[in-house]
Amino acid sequence: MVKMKDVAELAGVSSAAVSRYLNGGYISVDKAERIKKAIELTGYVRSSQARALRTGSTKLIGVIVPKINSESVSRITAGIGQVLGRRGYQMLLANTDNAADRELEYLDLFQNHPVDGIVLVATMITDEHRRAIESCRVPIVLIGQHVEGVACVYHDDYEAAFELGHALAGRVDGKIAYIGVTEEDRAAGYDRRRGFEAGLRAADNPLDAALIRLGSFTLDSGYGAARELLSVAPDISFIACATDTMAAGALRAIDEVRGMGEGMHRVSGFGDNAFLRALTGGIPTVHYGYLTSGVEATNMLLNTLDGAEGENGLKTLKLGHQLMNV
Amino acid sequence: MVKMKDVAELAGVSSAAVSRYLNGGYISVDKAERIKKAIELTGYVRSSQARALRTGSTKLIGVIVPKINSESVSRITAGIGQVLGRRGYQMLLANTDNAADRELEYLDLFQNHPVDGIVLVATMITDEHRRAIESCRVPIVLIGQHVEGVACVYHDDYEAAFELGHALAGRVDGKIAYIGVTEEDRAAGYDRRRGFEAGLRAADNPLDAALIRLGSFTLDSGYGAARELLSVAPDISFIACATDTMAAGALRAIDEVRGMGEGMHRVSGFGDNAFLRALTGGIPTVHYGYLTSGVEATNMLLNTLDGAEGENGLKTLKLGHQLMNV
DNA sequence: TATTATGGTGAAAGCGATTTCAACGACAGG
DNA sequence: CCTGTCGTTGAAATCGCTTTCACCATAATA
Repeated sequence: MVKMKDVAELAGVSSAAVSRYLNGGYISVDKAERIKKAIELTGYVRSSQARALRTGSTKLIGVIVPKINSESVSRITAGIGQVLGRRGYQMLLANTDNAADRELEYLDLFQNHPVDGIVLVATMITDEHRRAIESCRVPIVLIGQHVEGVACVYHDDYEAAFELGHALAGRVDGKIAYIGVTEEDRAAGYDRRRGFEAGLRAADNPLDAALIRLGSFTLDSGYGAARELLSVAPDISFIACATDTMAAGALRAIDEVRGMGEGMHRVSGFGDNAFLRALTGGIPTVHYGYLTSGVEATNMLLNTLDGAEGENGLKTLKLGHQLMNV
Repeated sequence: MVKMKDVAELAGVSSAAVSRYLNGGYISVDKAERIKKAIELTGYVRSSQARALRTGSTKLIGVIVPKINSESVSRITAGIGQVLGRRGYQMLLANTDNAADRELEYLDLFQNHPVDGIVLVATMITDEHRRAIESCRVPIVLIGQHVEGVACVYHDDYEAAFELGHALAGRVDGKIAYIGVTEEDRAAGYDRRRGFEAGLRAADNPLDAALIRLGSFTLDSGYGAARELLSVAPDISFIACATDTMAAGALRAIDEVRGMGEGMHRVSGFGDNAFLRALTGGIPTVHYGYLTSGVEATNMLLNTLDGAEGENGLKTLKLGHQLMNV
């Protein structure tokens, strides 16, 4: 492994000079020239490990996600990766499989480990989370949840759900049911349900509390909840879901019970999943700029790391949404 | 930042002793006890950067993927992450966005950067790739392609496509068309098309070369190719696709042209996408154990890194497949 | 001429771990 | 009593880079 000293010797300078050359310090043109040649000749690349030890910065960003095989998360990480690549960082990915404790575990691991900053794609935020975040040595940005005093990039789930509910109330005649997710997930659980309820109420078509079920983000859980709803209240005419994935499950359930092709006119979701859009011609749903949220969060984080310090500090950013097919 | 020396002083031993304690070397029980206390008291964690510099190992595995927001890749990375987590490694993710040159770029970056090994989820393998892989300093495992002399975990795309083609030939009456992908992708492009053709031929229903189109893995490209096929040859009765994603696009095209609900009986794909399965009740497709391939590849890689060296060397592993809904 | 700047330079001191190595006390065997 | 093991131990040398710091020319200023 060719090291800096070798390059220095070949170029007839000190390693300090080589280091300066690499980092843009004082160096005369002729020495710069010789160093450049020597580097090409030897194929030298600097050891990021030694550099990290010395400078305390690894150019690594930890990204914690709840589940890697979901379209929304994929799009977010795509956005994150895009910015990281452009700005000379790399992504250390940690997948928690929806286990809150593994989230904390990684938060802990990353702190004492080699990352310069953290992006947390959050589902539930407990007090323990809040504590872990506050005591975090490195800057951290949340995606998907709004937490006071923490840098976040998020969507206005309440407002979006309100609009969706309001629009659907006018369009659907008959009973509307709702399949949500755990309220521990403030954004997708609490805000969406509350917003949806408020939207329906505002249109004088309040949601019957008996027609609310809880899923667990998966397609199968949406299917199960919908089957149950349909058997309990066969006269339901619409099932709104907190995620497109669960909506796909509900759709299948309706198809099974009411006949193929019925489902796609009787469900709504959140997230504007591409498959669902193509296969159904588009159910009512909310489009979020997931890629954008990854991009924005990462830029925010990197700005505080590289940047003019206080200039582009960590802050809170609410992104817009778009109702689809209503 | 509390360092090893601090712990050592507090425990009244040398830092060498602390290091040995941490790494399981010679240490007397009473000193071990004191060190343990001191570590708890100070909340010491060792600097992975210093450790990496000294030992030359970072416990990081580079994972290169063509596109992060695709179900197959998600499942593969889920499998990789699972094993890495269990065995004390972390995943450095690099997304190439289907650009072969960025693949090479990352291969290069990772070599001189801080990874102990590489998993490459491969699409096309050019000569340049082969060269880069050979000259790679760290062990590397390929997923998804079979390359001579390189450790790979892959599926038998030819055989799977053959079986699918053979089964469909018996089931479908009328013209069958095919939407493939670039043959630079040996597995998904060349092998699947060849296998499918051979399967049809074996059932005495050869594929008309005029009814073959090329997509680019995306839903939209599948849609476009199918629209074109349908307008050129309106009497087509079935469109087989090289991926489920493109099949979803083709399905939509058929629905548009022939009426809603027609598509799902007239397309096949590869990959057994969960959404597609749920929303259509299941089109003919091939199920691959993507998660398993991630698991197997990673175990293979880590075995050569940690392991009894030659014992569990890098090798080639062909995984099985399963025809669905035929 | 005497004095500052100014642009460059290399020796050397870390960064925080791991690992070699010589040495030590205790104890067994000859 | 001498010698050889055995289990432990800490001092010190690295790992490869960055970054002070003291210093040296040479050019500019007084």
